Amino acid sequence: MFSKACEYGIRASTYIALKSLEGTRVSLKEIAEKIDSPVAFTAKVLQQLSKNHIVDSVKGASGGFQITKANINQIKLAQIVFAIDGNNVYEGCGLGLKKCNANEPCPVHDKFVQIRSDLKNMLENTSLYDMTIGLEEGLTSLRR
Amino acid sequence: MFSKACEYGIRASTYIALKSLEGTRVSLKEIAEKIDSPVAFTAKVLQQLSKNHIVDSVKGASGGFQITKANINQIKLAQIVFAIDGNNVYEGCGLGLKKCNANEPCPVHDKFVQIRSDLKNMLENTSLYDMTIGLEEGLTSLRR
DNA sequence: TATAAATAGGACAATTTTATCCTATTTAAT
DNA sequence: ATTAAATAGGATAAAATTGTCCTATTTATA
Ligand code: FES
Ligand code: FES
Repeated sequence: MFSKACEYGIRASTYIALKSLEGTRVSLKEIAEKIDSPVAFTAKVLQQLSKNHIVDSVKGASGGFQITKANINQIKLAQIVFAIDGNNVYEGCGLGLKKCNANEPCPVHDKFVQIRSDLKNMLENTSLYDMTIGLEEGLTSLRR
Repeated sequence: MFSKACEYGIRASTYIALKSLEGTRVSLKEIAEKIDSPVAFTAKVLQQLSKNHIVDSVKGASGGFQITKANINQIKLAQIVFAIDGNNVYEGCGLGLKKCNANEPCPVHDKFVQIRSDLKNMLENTSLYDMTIGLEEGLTSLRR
């Protein structure tokens, strides 16, 4: 469904959001531990998210990653997925035709656009804040 | 969503089904042309589908690929996807956790299983025959 | 029986994705 | 000022996926 980079990106952003709500900035090392991801690879993903203004990075000692409260509420999963995997999830043909096109549809087009659209809606309606709900209480998990 | 191999597999099977309904067996070369896929790579995919008894292959001159009428009606997309991409589509966690598990769910679990299940249902309810409807009349397409 | 057409399959190559390593830069704190 | 902790980013490596090439085998037909 999503690339590894994207999966790490969502999990990392969610963890950063959780800690930002508690008022603390988190280091790459801590993030990678908490989401069980390869450190250096996660760094690349976070660079990309930082360039896309999804997370804020602070360099130097006591630096780290954080997300403003406004952004925790406003940023949706759809933006993270788009920043990392591009728009293929939203616009690609289920059978890999070069363009998904209702005028010359592949045999699964009608059924596929329905599912793709449900996925899109889900991603567009799930904020980082939504993602953090239940994490603190251990009702949901970002690793294992 | 699906691997290239899987996309080619679905398109190839659909084309074979179409021609089998017309009573003719088709060669690898023709298949690759009609679904716009790399010939040798498609051969590998078809080998796999043949081993999984999704398509029948006939060696030798005037050989080729075909699917019995019974199978055209009975084989569902779900079986093709499973034969090539395995069960990750059906059971994998949307955020890449090692196991999707309702007891220790990731933050998108509830929403994701719904979409995954819709996709699964769609694949389980779409037969190769369904895929061929509209192809002959050009209402649907397997290439471009 | 010889030939040609077709799939099977092994070996390899190219590309993309995933992952690691090292150095540069920034910044707080000593 | 120095040091230590942190991100940025370039270079590289490893692994997985995608794609190609060549030979073996099978089989209909001339
Ligand atoms: S053309 Fe294939 S999903 Fe739209
Ligand atoms: S645990 Fe992530 S989708 Fe089920």
